[in-house]
Amino acid sequence: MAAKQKTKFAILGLLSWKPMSGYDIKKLVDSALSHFWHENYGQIYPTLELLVDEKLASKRDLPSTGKRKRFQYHIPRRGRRAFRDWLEEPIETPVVRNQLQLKFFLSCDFDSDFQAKLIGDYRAQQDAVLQEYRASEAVLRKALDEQAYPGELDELLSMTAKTDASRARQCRVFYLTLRHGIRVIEARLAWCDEVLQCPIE
Amino acid sequence: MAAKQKTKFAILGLLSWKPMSGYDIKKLVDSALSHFWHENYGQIYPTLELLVDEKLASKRDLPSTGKRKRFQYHIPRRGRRAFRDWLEEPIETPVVRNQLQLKFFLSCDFDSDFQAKLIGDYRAQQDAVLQEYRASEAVLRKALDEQAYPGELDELLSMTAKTDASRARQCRVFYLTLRHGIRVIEARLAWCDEVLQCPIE
DNA sequence: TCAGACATGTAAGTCGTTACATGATTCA
DNA sequence: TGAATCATGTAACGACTTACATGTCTGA
Repeated sequence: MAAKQKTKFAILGLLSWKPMSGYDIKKLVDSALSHFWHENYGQIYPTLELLVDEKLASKRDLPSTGKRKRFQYHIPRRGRRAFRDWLEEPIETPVVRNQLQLKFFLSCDFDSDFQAKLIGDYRAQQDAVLQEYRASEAVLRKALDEQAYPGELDELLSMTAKTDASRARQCRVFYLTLRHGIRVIEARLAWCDEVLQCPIE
Repeated sequence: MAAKQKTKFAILGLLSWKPMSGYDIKKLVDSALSHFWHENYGQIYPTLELLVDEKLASKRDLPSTGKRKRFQYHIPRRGRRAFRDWLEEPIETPVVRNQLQLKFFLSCDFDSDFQAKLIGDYRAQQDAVLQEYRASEAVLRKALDEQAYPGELDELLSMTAKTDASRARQCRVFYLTLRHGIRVIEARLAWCDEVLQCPIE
């Protein structure tokens, strides 16, 4: 039993911050969690129904002008408790499947140009991601130092933060998860350089 | 079409080194690729059948003393070409789902002790893995420097390497994939320290 | 008026894990 | 003789992706 249900608890956790619609959840994950998480509608909507069935969330109609229904999901104490319990469970060690490493490993009997290109392409792609992360990092660093959240960032934080204090805390974790992404990418880049500098003799 | 079929090409690649049985494949993946790859029997045996159906591999009986059948899979030119084609395809960017980051992110409104424990536990667990990796690294480093492959390592390499030259190359990629694992774990540990050193003010 | 964002959902299919079932061989 | 390892498979389930279907609202 239990096993996965990653989506279930990810959604529950987001709802514990603020009531949201399925669409909100998707938007939030894509904009703020994309460097370490993702969800798609095919999971989100059925999972929301599941949460309602299990009485871990409640569905409320939002007033809508037209005929199109809009819903918002709230999380009652029961759901909050379930979320807390999940948080305290030990994290399962993720099953790794690194395609680059696999290709690198399997191509060792090929000409060394092949491996060099493989690593070179990967390096370039990772470096591009790093530039993006660094840009976000700078914005967040500044916001944390000055305790002011300009434009886009404020919009993002207002999706989840209820109070000023939680806004500051969320900004901090947001920054720190980005730091994690940056460190891991830097490690990958350093590895690429190590490989490229010591080719097959 | 195409899409995934990770298992298919992983197996094809291993077979391109040396003919193997399903059991051999499992053993090899578990012992040498486990820091970046995994497979289970439920995937391996059906995938081997699939490869045979597609004429990318051929199944041969191994002489067995009893009634229990044993098989070995060989890879013909057609399979080798398919593998090469796959190697040259651009690598798909993996979909990340990092449970630790998720929990860390979602728990930001909890007391800071909770986050400290979360990160502390994770750090300890990652550190334990690092120690293992470092031990293997030392063995491989020595083998590479001295071009001698003692005991266990020789056994491992003999599963896949046909010639002395390929043995050396495989030892090198083996070492380098481990280096990757080590660098990534070190990045994670450094991140943990960063988080633990700058708690919520 | 038309593109793009808002908004909710379903169906089909693939991928992957887990548990089970079976039996042989080897070695202490 | 019994445990561990060798060895091959299947069935059921669960997780996840992709594509589709449908319709609204807002602003240029």
